[in-house]
Amino acid sequence: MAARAGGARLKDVARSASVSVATVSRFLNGSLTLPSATVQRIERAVQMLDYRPNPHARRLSLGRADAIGLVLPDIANPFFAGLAAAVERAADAAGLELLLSATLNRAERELAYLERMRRQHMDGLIFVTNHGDPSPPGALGPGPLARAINAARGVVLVDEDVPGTAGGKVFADNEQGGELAGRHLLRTGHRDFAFLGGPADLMSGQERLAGFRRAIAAEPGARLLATLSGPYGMAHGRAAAAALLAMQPRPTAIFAASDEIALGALAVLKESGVEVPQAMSLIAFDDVGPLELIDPPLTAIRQPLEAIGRQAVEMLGAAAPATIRLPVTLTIRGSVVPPQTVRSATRRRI
Amino acid sequence: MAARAGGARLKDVARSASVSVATVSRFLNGSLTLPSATVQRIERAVQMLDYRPNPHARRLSLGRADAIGLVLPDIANPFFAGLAAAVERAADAAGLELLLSATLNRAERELAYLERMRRQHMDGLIFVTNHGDPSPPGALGPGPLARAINAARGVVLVDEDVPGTAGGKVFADNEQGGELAGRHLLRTGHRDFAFLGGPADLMSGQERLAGFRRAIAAEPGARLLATLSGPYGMAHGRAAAAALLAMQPRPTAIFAASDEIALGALAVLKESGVEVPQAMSLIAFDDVGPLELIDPPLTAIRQPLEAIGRQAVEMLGAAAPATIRLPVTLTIRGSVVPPQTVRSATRRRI
DNA sequence: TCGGTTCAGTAAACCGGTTTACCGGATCGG
DNA sequence: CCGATCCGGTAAACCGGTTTACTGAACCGA
Repeated sequence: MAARAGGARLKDVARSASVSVATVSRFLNGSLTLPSATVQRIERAVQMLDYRPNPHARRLSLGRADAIGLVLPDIANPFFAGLAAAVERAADAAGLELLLSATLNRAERELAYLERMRRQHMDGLIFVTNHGDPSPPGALGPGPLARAINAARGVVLVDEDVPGTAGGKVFADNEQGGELAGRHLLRTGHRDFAFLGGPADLMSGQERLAGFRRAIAAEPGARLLATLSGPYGMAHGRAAAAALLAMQPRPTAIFAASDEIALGALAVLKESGVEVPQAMSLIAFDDVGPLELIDPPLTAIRQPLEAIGRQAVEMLGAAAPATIRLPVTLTIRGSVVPPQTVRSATRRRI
Repeated sequence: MAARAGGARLKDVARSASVSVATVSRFLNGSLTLPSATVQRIERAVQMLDYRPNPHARRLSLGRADAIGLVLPDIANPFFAGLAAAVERAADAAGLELLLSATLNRAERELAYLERMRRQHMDGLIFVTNHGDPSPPGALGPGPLARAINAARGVVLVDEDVPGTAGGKVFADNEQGGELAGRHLLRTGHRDFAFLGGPADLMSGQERLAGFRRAIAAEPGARLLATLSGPYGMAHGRAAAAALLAMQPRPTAIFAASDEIALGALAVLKESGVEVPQAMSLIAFDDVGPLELIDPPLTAIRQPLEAIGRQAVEMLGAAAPATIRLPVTLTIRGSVVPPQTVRSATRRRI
């Protein structure tokens, strides 16, 4: 009667209901239908003893954890935080627990987590990384990270690709985003552009640039004056903006491959007395920070975080791995206005 | 030799090393020292079979999960995201896995997670909530949330208290923060204040107000013209700022109980043509968003997130529950300047 | 009345570790 | 030369579920 330390076990319920453990287990899992008298005895026993199954025993027996892992570079980063929130919601809806790990982009941590996944019996791993995966000098084929990802089964890559991996992948449609950004700037009247990209070896930035290029190429007279690669952070935005200011001719619009890069660039522009958007238009990518609070409110390409998280979780359950690209959208705020070139400034008022 | 689907078991290692499973287990866990010949056989077997222990079996056997839970209202919120990052780091350093759950501040979800914790054999739960816990009408004593927290053992409350709970608690020193904010504003020359608090029934806001009041009371002539409670969000900041603008006399400085409230207030002030900081000084609490990017960069009281996360994890291991308050700090940026009285305003236009 | 179904339920193996209690042989002290 | 101690292990119970294979009884149709 007295519950043991640690709670009642199935055995206790069975005894209290005067049936066997098998009966209780099968009944509770719905694999056995019983006459109502027995049902009542069992249910009373469960109630009285406040029984709940031991998850570890359950997992051991079932060989399945009903839990998934989420590995990302940094939870404190708003983009990843938003992604984590979306994944958490989707996991919760699917009845899965969520194990969270941050790698700080350090390869040895990533490998350690993958290794853990390999048998640690999470049922799947959503993996976000943020840096390249070069093969060691002299080695051929995929890099160590790609190998580890392939070795661990049930890994879904999100946001950023790792070349040479075979599993499921969920990305934003970066190229479409780049094109969207380019077209918006072109439509607004700009012709001279700069692209402030992410790390040169990452797919996301390359694709955003490709889309941007495609939009620009479609417009005669439009040109991309500069593309500056660097980390997805404010520091790179600052440095790149400083470089742009020294250029001649100077672009009239900047497409930044992340919110942070845009914010860094914006800070330098302001400090240098270049008014945004009057003297320089600016469009960002991601749109997760409270960009509407910035002065000026930043126009940006928005990643569909909620959908990305949902799809990633869904894909963990799927049989055949696939690559999904989710459409991004343009959020127009106040950081893009027509350029004030010397000529057009005169013509504009006709 | 061929590894079974699912990987080698202890039994396989034992067979391969020609010893018993008990020997391997005890050796691997360091509870048995062996002559080097045996050690080598075991280590070779482990290596060859790529053995790693099944964590569920381990947890079942040990009755311990080496995992902790983190429950918070919303991971996408920068404050909680920062807290999560700190907790994750501390957990990782302690060799603990981290289970993440978001409640969206809904009581039934909180209760569900606590219920899960109750036996779900995480070794502990770090619990952050953000709303009151009123007793149901007619009932006495602690509210349902407090009861559930007390029923689940091993819960550490972080950031916000739940009245009537007995376990460990880790909070920022809110009162000190309020006082710090007040003193900074007083030192800068302000005498007429408004406090934009959080929800009236939450400890954090009450304490911040209490400290603020204490600072003000210590200065003759200083007065708190208004305290406006509301949710910790931008909407409340906006509404409260609008109300302040209608006041006569109007305060010259605002202490907002969160970053978001401050940002909401700032937005309305700007829209209304009230220049910050010239016409209205503003100081925030939390200091997690990129407040230096706001225009003007916001002066704020900073919560020691890293330390809070570390202490919370540490307290889970501790025997006796305690309440810890961690000191906050003042980060001076650009949103607090001396007040422009009517006189000085007229003089300005000479 | 008898063979076949269905009903209600059970015994026992199994998941893969950890740990207690113990054991046989070698060594050592007296 | 004998008992004690140490060394190098092992057998088996246990953690708490799930599931397969099976059984005894009742019922049903012919």
